Amino acid sequence: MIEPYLLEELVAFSRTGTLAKTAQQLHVTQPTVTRGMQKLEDDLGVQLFDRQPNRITLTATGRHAAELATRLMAQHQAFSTQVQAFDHAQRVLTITATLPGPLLLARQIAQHTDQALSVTTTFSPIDQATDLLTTHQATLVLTQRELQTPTLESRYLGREKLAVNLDQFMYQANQTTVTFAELRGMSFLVLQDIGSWREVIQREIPQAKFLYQTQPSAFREITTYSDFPYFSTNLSRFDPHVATPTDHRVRRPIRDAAAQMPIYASYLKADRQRVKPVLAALRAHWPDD
Amino acid sequence: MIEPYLLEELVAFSRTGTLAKTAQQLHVTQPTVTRGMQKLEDDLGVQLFDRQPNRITLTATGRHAAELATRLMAQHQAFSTQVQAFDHAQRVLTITATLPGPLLLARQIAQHTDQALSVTTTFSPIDQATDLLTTHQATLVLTQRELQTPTLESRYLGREKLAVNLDQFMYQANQTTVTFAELRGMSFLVLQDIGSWREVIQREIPQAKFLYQTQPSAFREITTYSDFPYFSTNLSRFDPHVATPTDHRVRRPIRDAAAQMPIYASYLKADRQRVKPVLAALRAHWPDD
DNA sequence: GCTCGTTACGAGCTGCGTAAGAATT
DNA sequence: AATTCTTACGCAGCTCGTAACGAGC
Repeated sequence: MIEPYLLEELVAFSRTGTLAKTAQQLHVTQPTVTRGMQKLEDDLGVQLFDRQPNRITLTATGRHAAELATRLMAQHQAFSTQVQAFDHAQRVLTITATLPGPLLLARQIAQHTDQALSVTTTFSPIDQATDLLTTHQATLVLTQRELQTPTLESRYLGREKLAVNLDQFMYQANQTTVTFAELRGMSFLVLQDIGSWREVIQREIPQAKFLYQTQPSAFREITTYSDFPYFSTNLSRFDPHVATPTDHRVRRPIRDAAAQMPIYASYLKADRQRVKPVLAALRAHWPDD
Repeated sequence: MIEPYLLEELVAFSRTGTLAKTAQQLHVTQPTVTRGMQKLEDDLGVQLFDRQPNRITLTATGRHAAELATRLMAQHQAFSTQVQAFDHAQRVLTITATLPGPLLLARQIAQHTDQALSVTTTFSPIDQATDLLTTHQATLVLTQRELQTPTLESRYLGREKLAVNLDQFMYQANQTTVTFAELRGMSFLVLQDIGSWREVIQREIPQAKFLYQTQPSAFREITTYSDFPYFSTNLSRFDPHVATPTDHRVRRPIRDAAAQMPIYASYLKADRQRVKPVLAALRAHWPDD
């Protein structure tokens, strides 16, 4: 059985190209690396290096071994973190999402639940959701699509519905709902991290300008002292950073189909029983408007 | 970084259930395993075991860790063998197949080639072909189907064509070719290891009996001293074990479409240049009949 | 009384750093 | 002269086995 430290040295060498730099990178001395690579060749019974008095390079086999070792070391590292993640998941149920809105609702219900619930501070791309669950980094992922694999399942929770907050004197405010088309050409204040909603508004509203704000505090400041319209959803009300106490705007739901996003809860089938009460709570507190 | 010997102990324990049996299986003493599992828990910073004075069992985390460790150790082991296989493949070009016929032809051309060619003695199931190539256990796999992946490609070589060898006085022998339907209800001597041909004849010939022979010597003996029909192909002529010097049977090709099998050579795209002359030789020596 | 798990102690292995040397640029 | 790789030597750390002990069936 090959010792991991030898594989690490091989991987490091394949990147640095010399034993000296490898040693430096691994915080050991050159003789250590020399002996290590000799031992690795000996253990494998294979020539990995071409040696000249002053220069050492990988053979084709050596390059291949380094490639395999890189992957193996990554998995080796993943072992520890996954075990720790699993252990942690035994005690606290971690919720994350691929959109910020559902995360806010989750944070809300976490406060009213006695169970050990943890809600992540940020959301992840949808294509990482499966990985988050299988590696036990999250027990519950709130997604805009169903995830179906042999070990995963998804349940529908509700819809996140987009609305726009318009100055009350704008003519578009003279109706109970608006359409994307009616917002054409306007300038909006938008928070940077709104997930898929960003693609939606950019795609659906023609010739609009979006004034993206990285800091929630800046967003709140500018909304308060300007008349720019901004977006909100039935879930964003739970955001403590964006709540604007004195707002002389009116909230107008957008009635396009693209302004509604179904939200699913995805989890490991093995965790079905554990997440059940959480799903019930999420559905119970889902705002209807 | 977790030491492999600790993971091995964990894997062994998950199978045996006690430290004593684990120690016995690994040829070490009980205290070694005790300390090992303590160190593993310490290194991971996670409780893997429930301990009672006289009994130790895995926690849920422990079971999960053992599961992950099992997979990791398998990959760890695969590392050495794959590096050695790659190194070996640098020097000798190994040919294998998913059918015995092409293997015989390959063995034939290997004798007439100066290059370092090795031909395996047995063939493998088609679903292992991709694995054999990517792990460098074989450089060339002769298959009855094309294999298409980002790293693999296949080239058509020729057809293996089934024929039946009938006693010259049988009425079916009074024609240049026969059909599967005409062989209905007969009894055939068949070698055990004929790959996919077995499914073909069982499916295509109604109510036939197949007298499967494990030993080629028995097959030869019985064919010589009996009148049972047996099968051959345009490639099986290269089989030294089956050649029957005094055969009072006549060879009749089967003209059904199912009696012809296209044969492809599959290999890593990276090996394209290396296999090129071998493919040329295989096509050049492919028998036409 | 037998089996199982844990702890203590000493021995042996092995991987490391230091030091020195040889070859190349 | 500076850099790179290799070899030799002694030490430190770690894993192992032996021995002894405690707890349960």
